[in-house]
Amino acid sequence: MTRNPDVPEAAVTRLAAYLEALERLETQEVATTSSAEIARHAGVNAAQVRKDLSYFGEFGRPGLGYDVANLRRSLARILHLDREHLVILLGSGRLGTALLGYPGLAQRAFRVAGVFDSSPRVIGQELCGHRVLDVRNLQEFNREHEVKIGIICVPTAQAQAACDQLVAAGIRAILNFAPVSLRAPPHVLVRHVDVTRELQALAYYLAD
Amino acid sequence: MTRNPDVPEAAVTRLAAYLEALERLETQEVATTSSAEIARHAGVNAAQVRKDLSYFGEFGRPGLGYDVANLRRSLARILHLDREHLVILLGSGRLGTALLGYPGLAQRAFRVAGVFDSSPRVIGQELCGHRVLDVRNLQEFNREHEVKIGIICVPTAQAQAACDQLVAAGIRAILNFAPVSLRAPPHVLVRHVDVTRELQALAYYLAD
DNA sequence: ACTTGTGAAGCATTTCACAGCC
DNA sequence: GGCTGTGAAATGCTTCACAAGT
Repeated sequence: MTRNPDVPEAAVTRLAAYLEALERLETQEVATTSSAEIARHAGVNAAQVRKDLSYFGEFGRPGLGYDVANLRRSLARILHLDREHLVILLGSGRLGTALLGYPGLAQRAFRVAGVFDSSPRVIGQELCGHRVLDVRNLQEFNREHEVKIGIICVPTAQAQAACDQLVAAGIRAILNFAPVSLRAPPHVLVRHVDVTRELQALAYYLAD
Repeated sequence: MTRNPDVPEAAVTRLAAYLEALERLETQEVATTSSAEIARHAGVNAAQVRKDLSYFGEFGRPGLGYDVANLRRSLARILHLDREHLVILLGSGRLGTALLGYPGLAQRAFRVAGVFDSSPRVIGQELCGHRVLDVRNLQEFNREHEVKIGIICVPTAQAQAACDQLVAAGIRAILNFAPVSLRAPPHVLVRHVDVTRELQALAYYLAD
């Protein structure tokens, strides 16, 4: 899953957190900031912020700190958020619908190119401005659109099949919401967001 | 956030993944398994599985492996999933609704004790069998119910306030879906599930 | 005086490798 | 022969601490 072995994967994820912090600072019209302030916003150590940034270049000036707007732009560029990313949604149930309507996606330049499902009950229906398409047309669809990112919101039992279909359609990265570990070829990145797993971990620490 | 310093937090989260794997094996009527097989299901190293389990006891027998049903029960007990956990949902938007209707919660013995919102437009409405309550009644509600786990599904701008309200109501663990790092006292566990952060990390690895 | 960028130290986690048991 | 459980090695990540810059 890790591609650039020099940059810890955790550092990349934190970069997104720093970006959020910078956006907040920018709306508060803060022009200049420090690693300590970013760290406070992101809930990490200040040295961690500097180290993470150092993987990608030098963005600050000793004694002065960082220019908020500049650093925000730099981080956005590093994360490739300076251009739009198309995503394909697999599964139009409650979670898929929630994501479709989630403004956070568009705010970060992620645009849903297509919504797919396998159930005849929903195929063809309109959902948040998207016609739900038949998953059997996924490969054909993506020959034209060349979407790189797929999001799996199907029930557990169908998640691996959904993954295989995305891979066959040429997808390069998958965000999986189903509570199963997926098997995918090594050239396909898979990230797993598992609500139940998180809750179960919380429950562990709640011994009475 | 880590409470038992001897057990890595990542190990606890993986335990939940092993539990999923064991449940799948059990439905396939597999009686006995090995660390290698569990590892394959969970997408980790076999030594990792054995090491993780060793933090909590000895569950297998050399040369034979693990009894699936037994190990599943043991893991469920370790994660305190042998009893029901009440949760409070803050925010009845699309994401909150999706969670309310998500069968995975009930399957893992998490039961929604109450749904709260601050918008007069939704307070009092019925949602998946739950009446949406006024967040101003949260403390009073929890004096009676003593729920330990809160889930934040409110918009970013209100997330910190929601967190503060949960803390004031005596919540001990929070699962946060808003894309902000929350500040909470050290006795309150916070876990962060951030869809946009995950997508942004994926985008980083998708350089063309 | 204050803050960055970074080598080096410190700490944590993962993986190896094998003794011991089935 | 096969598999677990676990010290020890290897790896990876985070934090420290300070030289250098403003």
